[in-house]
Amino acid sequence: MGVKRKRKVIMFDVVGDRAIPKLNKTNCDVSNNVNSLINRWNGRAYTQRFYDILEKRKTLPVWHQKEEFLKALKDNQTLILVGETGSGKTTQIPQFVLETLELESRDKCNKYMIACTQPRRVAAMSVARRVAEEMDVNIGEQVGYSIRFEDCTSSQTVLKYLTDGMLLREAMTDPLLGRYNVIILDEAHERTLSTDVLLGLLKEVQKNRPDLKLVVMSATLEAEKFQGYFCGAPLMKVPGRLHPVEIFYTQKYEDDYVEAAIRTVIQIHTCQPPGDILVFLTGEEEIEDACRKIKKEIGNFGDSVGPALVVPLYSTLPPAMQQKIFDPAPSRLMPNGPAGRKIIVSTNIAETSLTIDGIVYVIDPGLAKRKVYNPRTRVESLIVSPISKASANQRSGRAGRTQPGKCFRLYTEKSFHNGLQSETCPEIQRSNIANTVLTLKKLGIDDLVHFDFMDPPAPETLMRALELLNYLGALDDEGNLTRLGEIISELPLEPQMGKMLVVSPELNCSNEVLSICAMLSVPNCFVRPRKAQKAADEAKARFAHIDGDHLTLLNVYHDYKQNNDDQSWCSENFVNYRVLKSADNVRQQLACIMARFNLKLCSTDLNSRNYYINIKKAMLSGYFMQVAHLERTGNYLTVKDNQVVHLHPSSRLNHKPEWVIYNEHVFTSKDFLRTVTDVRGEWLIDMAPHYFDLVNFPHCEAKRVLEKLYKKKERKADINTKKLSFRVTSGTCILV
DNA sequence: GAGCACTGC
Repeated sequence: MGVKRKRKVIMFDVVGDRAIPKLNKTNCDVSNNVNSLINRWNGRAYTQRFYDILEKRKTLPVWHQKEEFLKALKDNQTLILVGETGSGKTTQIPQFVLETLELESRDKCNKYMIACTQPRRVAAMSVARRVAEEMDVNIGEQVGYSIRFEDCTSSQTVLKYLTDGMLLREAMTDPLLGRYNVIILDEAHERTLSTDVLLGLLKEVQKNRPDLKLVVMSATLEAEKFQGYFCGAPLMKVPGRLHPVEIFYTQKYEDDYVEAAIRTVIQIHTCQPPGDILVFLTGEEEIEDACRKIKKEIGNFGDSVGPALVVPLYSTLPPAMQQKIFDPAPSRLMPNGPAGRKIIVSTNIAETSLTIDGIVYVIDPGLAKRKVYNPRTRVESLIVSPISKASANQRSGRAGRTQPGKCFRLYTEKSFHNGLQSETCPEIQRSNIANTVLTLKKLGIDDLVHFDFMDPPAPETLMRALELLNYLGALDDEGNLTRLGEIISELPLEPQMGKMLVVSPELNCSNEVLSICAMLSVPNCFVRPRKAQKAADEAKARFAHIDGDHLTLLNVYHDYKQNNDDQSWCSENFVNYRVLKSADNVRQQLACIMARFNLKLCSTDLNSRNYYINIKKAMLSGYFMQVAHLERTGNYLTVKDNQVVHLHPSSRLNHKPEWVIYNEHVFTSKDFLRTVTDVRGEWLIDMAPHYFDLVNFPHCEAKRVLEKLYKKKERKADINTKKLSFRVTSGTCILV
């Protein structure tokens, strides 16, 4: 038999890749006959592993509804599928679809492709790997994935997992997404900005492409809302495979939720059977604090309780520390002593992004930090706020992955039913959407006011976005995309930053501005370990540029490159190596896009007094709407909307210049400007006279200063014209 | 003299 297999392989190899799908029609369909020996995708004999996995796949809940699903897909253009955790939808549904497409196209030899979107890169990558394994093919061949910085697909790829943002990018060059026959939007209930834009876009595209099938997959009952949105598309429910989780509520409202959470941890650890604990808190400081207290309290019990491994978990934790959540619980201290337990104290990251097996107890105070955008003040803030019922259920589900579990909700049952929203407010209603608007314009959506969003953004947010894009020159007064806007829309940057990058070659500083853009696109690169805060601050001071934080970032990048991207140089200087490496990645990607638009890379002579002036002018060309003025009172006021703001203490800019531009205005304990640079008033009216036009300008010191600057500029212009006319009339100078 | 929920292009 082994010999026979080999022969077949040889035969297919000679024929070549292209012909394989056609030749394979001689093989039996895997789903109908598991005994077929040859993999139709690559003509190779199936490995034993394939059969082993196949047996497991068949036990997934979604397999029982395979025929039902395929029939519904055949009869409808759009299908909604609700499948809870463990249903197998993400790995199996795309394979079911693939099987039908392959059957349909066997004789016609058509090319076809399926896309399956994921909100996160890691998921796109790991699910693609898993499915390639299940299909017994090499990753990147028939099954691949596409995420930023990494395209793992080939001409043979028929099933592609990709991030939702990546599919949006593809739509920018291929508005009808012509290469796909079926698009599957997974985790649609998370309602990320990109998913919401895709929902609206695909609904639109389907009108022009009746052949394009869409499967919207969701884990919650919000699916019924999707059903309404897609005009009654059929809804299929697939059961999940979780163990039952018992829910407990508190009798009364707990006002100190951290204290209540710690108390609950101790109670579980001292009184409940073995099993790990997952606690949800809101932020880094709170989590570190709680971990210390839990360790201390458990320590007080001595040997009467089991040993505990207490680990924090949040996104900015270094990966090596994050790995600790997968360490096994400590073993008993004595043969008959109490069992050890792992206690994980985490942010929302454990709600969706990371799954940890072995959790039996979940403690949920019902809160999370969430981003909120106020279009009136244009400020994004992080606010601790109640989670939704959907989130609460997701959290409790984390207790039932490996065995029946318990979830302790630190709020009353009444407040769960009456106080919590059923679903989390979609991101599009909580964010600045300038970038989204630009993307939609590029996708050919002209009328945004009437665009069919599932949940439209607030009108004022839309207005703010259009206003910003118009001031930047990305949209004309009719709201049409300009050539500049087109270029900016292709850059994976916020529009202000895109503008400063596009303008930078004209100011002869695109190399430097490109580096600054890259540094602003990655997380904070400065490391400040609790045990070496002073040394870290001193290291940071060595990079400091007197004119501000943007130029400090440029210094860091330059030093990093001058030291040959050296990892030990990074740790000696308290900068994060991974972050700088990814800045380098971003820089390369941006440079490629610039080359496509013939934007040249150039620098002003480092010794020229214009070296930094040009860079700052380029920054102003994009960020002229983010300027603050120092009043005589000693406070900074944002220009035009006159909000009192403070320079963030992390800023190295300590001489309080009269005018500053800032990258971010955030509200935390105060109104802070983060990443700030010194600029000159004259440049404001030079770089953005249309914005600083003084008509409709609110009365404030900034206005009076600008008035003086305008007058000075006029006088200068007068003198120049006089000089000019004198010269011309005297004939000493000929204007050519 | 303060902080950084989480993603994504």
